[in-house]
Amino acid sequence: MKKQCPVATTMNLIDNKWKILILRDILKGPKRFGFLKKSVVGISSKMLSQNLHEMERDGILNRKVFPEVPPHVEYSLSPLGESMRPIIRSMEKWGNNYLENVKGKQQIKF
Amino acid sequence: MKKQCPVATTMNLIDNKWKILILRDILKGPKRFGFLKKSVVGISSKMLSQNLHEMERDGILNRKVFPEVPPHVEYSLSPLGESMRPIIRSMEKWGNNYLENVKGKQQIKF
DNA sequence: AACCTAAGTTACTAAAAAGTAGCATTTGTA
DNA sequence: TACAAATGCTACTTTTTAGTAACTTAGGTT
Repeated sequence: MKKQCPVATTMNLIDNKWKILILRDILKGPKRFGFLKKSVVGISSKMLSQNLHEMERDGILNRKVFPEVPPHVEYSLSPLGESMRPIIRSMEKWGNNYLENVKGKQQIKF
Repeated sequence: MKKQCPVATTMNLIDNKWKILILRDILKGPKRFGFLKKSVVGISSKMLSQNLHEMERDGILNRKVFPEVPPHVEYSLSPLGESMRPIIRSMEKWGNNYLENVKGKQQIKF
């Protein structure tokens, strides 16, 4: 069997924008469904639910259900998820630099 | 206007797997269409062409056409593209660690 | 008795993304 | 004569993804 590309491997686990943004939020601490729904601008319940389940399945997130009514569910990082912090951090740095130094200082619109 | 999220900003420019993998290759040096077609496993001509044009439009890549027959086109990094190196690098590191330490040592399949 | 809450699920539909095949270019070679 | 080379583009179809609306649960509040 041939060796797999590490970059492609990473992309197989965080393969869409929503997962990155969910990760961005949960890296700051455990979060509830409702919080993420508001924080991840534009995501629908369905997409949020779906991505959270996939990330749990892939071992990136932990899901803790509090047996209460109304429901209370908390999502937190697993060690594997925590190990993705440098990836998100590098994106954050790049985005900050872009917003400060590139966007708006060029004529082409973003 | 409200401040934008730097992580979301980054994701708006490299919003799919193909762009990441194209970037991975061109970070090693300028590449031709045909090379990328073989290297980015699974990509179609259409997708490759489309993503290359988007990346050029967004200022990440430079496109240089050599007026020859058969056509010769070379894609290289702009300074903005070059500045994404740490992002790809962090993904590469994470992927390597995952392949070595996680995948295969757990029962759930990948 | 009816409504509210949080966290979803389900079914249905609409939209976006991607696959496929065929075509074009133009010079050189078999 | 006809084919090959490299780099796409176009039109058409299929597949995948995502949006929307309705529904559920069960205890607490008006």
